[in-house]
Amino acid sequence: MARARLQDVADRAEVSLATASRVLNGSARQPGAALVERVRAAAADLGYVVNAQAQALARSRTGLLGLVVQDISDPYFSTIAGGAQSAAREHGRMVLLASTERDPAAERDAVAAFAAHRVDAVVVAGTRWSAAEDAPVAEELATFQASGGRAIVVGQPLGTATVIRPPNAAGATALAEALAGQGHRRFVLLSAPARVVTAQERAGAFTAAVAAGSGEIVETIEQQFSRDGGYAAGDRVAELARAAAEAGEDPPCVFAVTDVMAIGLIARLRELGVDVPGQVRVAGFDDIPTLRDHVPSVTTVSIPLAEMGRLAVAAAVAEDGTDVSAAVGHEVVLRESTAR
Amino acid sequence: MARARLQDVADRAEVSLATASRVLNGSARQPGAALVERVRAAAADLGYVVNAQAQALARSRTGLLGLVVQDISDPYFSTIAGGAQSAAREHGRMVLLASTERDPAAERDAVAAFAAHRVDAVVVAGTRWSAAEDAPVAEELATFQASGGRAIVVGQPLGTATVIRPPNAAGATALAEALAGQGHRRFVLLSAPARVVTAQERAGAFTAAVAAGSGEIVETIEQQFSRDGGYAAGDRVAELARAAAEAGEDPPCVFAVTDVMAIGLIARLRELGVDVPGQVRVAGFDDIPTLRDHVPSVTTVSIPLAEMGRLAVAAAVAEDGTDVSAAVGHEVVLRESTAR
DNA sequence: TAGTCGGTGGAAAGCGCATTCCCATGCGAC
DNA sequence: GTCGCATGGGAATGCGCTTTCCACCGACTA
Repeated sequence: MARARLQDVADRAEVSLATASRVLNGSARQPGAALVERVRAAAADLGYVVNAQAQALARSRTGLLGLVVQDISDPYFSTIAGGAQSAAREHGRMVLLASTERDPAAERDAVAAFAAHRVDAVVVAGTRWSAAEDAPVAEELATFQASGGRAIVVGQPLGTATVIRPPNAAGATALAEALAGQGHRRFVLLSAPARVVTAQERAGAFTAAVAAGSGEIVETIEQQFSRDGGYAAGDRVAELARAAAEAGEDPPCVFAVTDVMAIGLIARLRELGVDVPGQVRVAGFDDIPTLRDHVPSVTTVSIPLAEMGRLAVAAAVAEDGTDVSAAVGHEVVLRESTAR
Repeated sequence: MARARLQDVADRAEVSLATASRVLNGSARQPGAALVERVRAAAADLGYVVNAQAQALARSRTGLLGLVVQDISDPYFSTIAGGAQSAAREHGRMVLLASTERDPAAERDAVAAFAAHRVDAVVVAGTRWSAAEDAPVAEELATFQASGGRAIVVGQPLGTATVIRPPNAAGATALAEALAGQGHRRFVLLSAPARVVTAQERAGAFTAAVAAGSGEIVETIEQQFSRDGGYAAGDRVAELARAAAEAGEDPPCVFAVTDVMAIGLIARLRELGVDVPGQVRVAGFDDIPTLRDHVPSVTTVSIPLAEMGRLAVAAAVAEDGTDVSAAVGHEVVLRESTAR
């Protein structure tokens, strides 16, 4: 059965194409009640389904939103996507999704594909990389904007895109202060490669705040920005713990720049028989849902991921001129893993 | 800057629209090398980006895939989505995403919206509900299929859609056998409301296998299909554990029909001071990543979620006639939570 | 009663591209 | 030297819809 076209509906209702269009698709001009009724009935009889592609072509806007995330199966991004999705639904928009597996080149391709599909706006979520790696996406995004598209970034600035900024610096600072308030003085920084900007922001702010609070970063460990990276750091952290114990010092407090690293680290420490928080304290960042039921429960900085997704969509659909560079909050959540 | 159209490219290359089209979009008929070169150059100069909407209209196929999941922020679905996304990328397809917040009516709307966007195929992932609740989606899907669309379901059958079936029955049976093999005899079934078909399939097969193995289901608890549902069951399970201890019986073994319920249950038991696996044993289903680092680690049935997403997309893009009702495997993973 | 104006319905011109014909050209075969 | 055929390029049509522009009609004012 071929799909009914608007023309078929118009024929059946014995009106013109124009009238049928006005009735069926939120036009400002509504025909008389009798016609409206006839058209509605005809559409229902025929099981008419509007062709969004044709509509898009005629209107030259699609109502589509492009969302590119670095890994949709990662809770960080799926939570953002959830918020974005729900906001999009409220605004009556559909979202095109791309997951790049953390490959900057794939980010570029995704933006290009979205541009081809004439999305009204694209949201790029995830940490930025080095300037060199970011260049291709930035350029693609600039082209997209130049031809009338709107660009939003959830993370760090990229070209002239609107930015929804995770409170990395503020959160890390607050965490450092909270930990200092608990009496921690000797910290280990578990960070990620320099190209991961998010990790650098958190590590940098944490370091500064520790110094300001007369604490000390006794060592910095660099590992992959993942659970396995945290796991890999376990042996070194265990050594540090032992050294501290022998020197009669307080157990060190590790700040892992993301929760998953903290979890991997704790897993390894458990295998090594190092108690958390008895012999080492651990704090993370993000407050992924898992943390709540983790044993020991893990101190972290909670950031409103879903809300950030919503904000991004709000910025994407905003009327021109409305700049929605909203500030997003954070909250330090002290749990067992840093208890003294 | 207005976007360049194919016509602009043709003008600049001094060829006809037809020739430009043939060069730029994989047509079977390729013009002579000289023209190809000229057109390519012109396109590059103008920064030409094909308009996928117009292409879709002219070709009357979009190359779009619709994916509807019940909650994109749930690891179960985001893992499926990850697999689907990666497969779609390999096949050069874009995916339109909808997350329904577990509302059957929203599932219907999502399918309708996808139909309007003329997606080539739609994949509906997630448990089916009661026949009455499923009816609207089923009908919408049937309409979609009648007009040439392809429908794939990840879960249980829905109309005549191709089905990718999670091995709920086989997995639950295997789990029951494995637990019996460990010597467990007295089971508590922690299930969900009858409308959640996935829960019923797992509970039913588990019950049958327990009976076949001369074990016994001493009690069935019905709660929400979520972490909080598991949490809510904690008090009753604690009572059962105490009763068993007083009667000098083996600690009961709880089968929670999904991992998140198992985790919620264990959280509540911990609060109540009931040891797992000392006083109660707990097993789940799905093998969400979290389980690995949970304390105690949780016995479960591992199913290849990402693979299921890939299969769904494979079925969606398959040439007509190729029926890809692939069987998906499962693996029982015995961990600490059921140790004797 | 004539003149105007707001409102209503329809005709038609695109939106950007794929694709079907159709024509011109050049080559080999007879 | 002519005919036939293959090949390459272009004109034109249509995909399904929106929207401007026009014509028309009835009501209201002077």
